[in-house]
Amino acid sequence: MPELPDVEMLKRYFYVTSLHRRVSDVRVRDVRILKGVSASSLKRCLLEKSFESTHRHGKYLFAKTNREAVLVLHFGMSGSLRSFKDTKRDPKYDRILLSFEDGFHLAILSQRLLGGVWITDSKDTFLREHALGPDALSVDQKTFQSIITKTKGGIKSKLMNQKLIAGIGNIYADEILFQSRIHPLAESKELKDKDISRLYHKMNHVLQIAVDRHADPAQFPFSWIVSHRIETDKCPRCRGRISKIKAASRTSYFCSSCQNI
DNA sequence: CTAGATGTTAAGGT
DNA sequence: CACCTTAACATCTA
Repeated sequence: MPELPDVEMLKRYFYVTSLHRRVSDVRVRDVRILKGVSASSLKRCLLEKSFESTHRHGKYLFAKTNREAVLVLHFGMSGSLRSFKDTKRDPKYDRILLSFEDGFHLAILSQRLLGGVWITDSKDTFLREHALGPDALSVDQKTFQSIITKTKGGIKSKLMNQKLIAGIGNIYADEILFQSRIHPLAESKELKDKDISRLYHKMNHVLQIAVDRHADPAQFPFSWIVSHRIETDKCPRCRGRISKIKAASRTSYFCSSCQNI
């Protein structure tokens, strides 16, 4: 689930459930989710503090405390957040449980343990250390253009490379390319300015619509290819057969007659 | 039982 | 050096 639009939803969820209230308990239920921070250090940074702001960059969620520490969350392929009041209802795959003085709890869930939890002094330091590119919804067109044309390689792997542009994963990369009518393996250096311009606008369009529709695929337009990620399905545009290939060792769905650039 | 699944990263190959 | 693919992580589902 968690690509940029999903993490944007999680940011809002964190905001409404967990801001401006004192953390009364921190339980680490599985230390494997912690990256570069010990359970005791995490507790020291969060206990008796409160979160005062949230921020998203790409697929990372940052929650700043009223002290130095910033909590950083990455959800991998199967992570989420769940707020609840009755601890008997503690959900499965709860790896970290934060309790607040208002009696509510926030569980950091991760079924497959692929994401991670960090503590950093500052978001910008963290972004630098992890060499993340600009956020896909904030990057300006000029920067995007130069990122795409500067290095060679297939366009899809480039869109998904978090060090170039942060936030796009396998699903949204397919959608953006479908709407831009560009083949996932197209050599990005070969793309014309007008193709990259279209790609830029479609990237913004797809991500923005996805956020507006609460990152819920059930609410996405039928004309999107996400709803047709099955080999036997038909292209919503030309009614031709959907193709399936491997690109960057991930499954790509696309329409070979519509995406021929 | 096997393969694949929305992510990232290290390692090896071309 | 630049780019590509694969394996690994842990777990569930088709």
